[in-house]
Amino acid sequence: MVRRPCCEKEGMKKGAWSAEEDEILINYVQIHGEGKWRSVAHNAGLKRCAKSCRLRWLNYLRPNIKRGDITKDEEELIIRLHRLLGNRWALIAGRLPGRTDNQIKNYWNTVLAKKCGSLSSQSCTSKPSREAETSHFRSRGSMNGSDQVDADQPSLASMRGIPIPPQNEQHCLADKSTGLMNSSSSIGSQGLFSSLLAGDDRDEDHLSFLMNIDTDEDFSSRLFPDSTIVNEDNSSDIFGGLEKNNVVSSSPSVDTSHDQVARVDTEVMYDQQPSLHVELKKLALFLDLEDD
DNA sequence: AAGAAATGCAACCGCATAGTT
DNA sequence: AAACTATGCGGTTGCATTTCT
Repeated sequence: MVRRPCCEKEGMKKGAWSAEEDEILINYVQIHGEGKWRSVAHNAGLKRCAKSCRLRWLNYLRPNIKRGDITKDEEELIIRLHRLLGNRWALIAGRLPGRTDNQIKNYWNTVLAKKCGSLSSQSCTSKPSREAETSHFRSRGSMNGSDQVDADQPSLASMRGIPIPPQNEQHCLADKSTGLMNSSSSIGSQGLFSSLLAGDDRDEDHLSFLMNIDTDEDFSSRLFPDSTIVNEDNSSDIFGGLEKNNVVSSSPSVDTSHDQVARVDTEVMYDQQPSLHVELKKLALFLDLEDD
């Protein structure tokens, strides 16, 4: 298959976006909704490629983007999720409402990589190759093909760092997790832990387990039994629908009216920092169980 | 005060893959 | 089934800003 360039280079503007361009893009998306980025670029009269428009929207212009410093809770969560997921920034971002994958990726590459390097014997260094990976991140511009080997295999390479319980403790672990491993989720305790233990391609099962948190109502209600937040579609997730607009679940065909409702919800939720705090704590707690 | 070095972050690039024709 | 398109993702780069000497 011959690959065409992602966007026509001629006449396309590159570099920082101006306020005018931002305004045009915001107005267009507000009227027509997200998605169809090629037509956005074309119809809105922006001299930007579709990718550029999408990126600008997702990483900067979306109304529910949370700017400002990463909180302690968020930081802890990022570290834990990174241990579980590796460099799956979009997945990690999906668990941090209002944060973009780019934000988290940047934060990791700058702040956390450094921290983890200095705390070599602590939590974030369960990964044997952490030091090497950290220095890899820090060595800007020195990247070459061979350096990239580990970074190119996030799922397998990083999964190797997951603390793995001894075989005979598996069932205890499942029990400790408030029975959640016995949930009706398609991935039961056996599947999850065997995939963790195997360290082979079945890692994907383990990842889908995490992804299923979003959609498996039964699972999440077990995980957070006292959570009262329920999505419009009646399925609760960890952040109670905060991610309606977020990376993981975003869909080009999302109904814009729903979108706006979700946006309002989101803005309200962000004002309720305590409840967000509680949810973050809950997820951290869950991750603690996994650590044990 | 000025130049160098380090840092932070927005944006770009290429690849993968789901969806469509 | 194959070809093609659109979108999403992770890695990388460029540049503005900040800190250090």
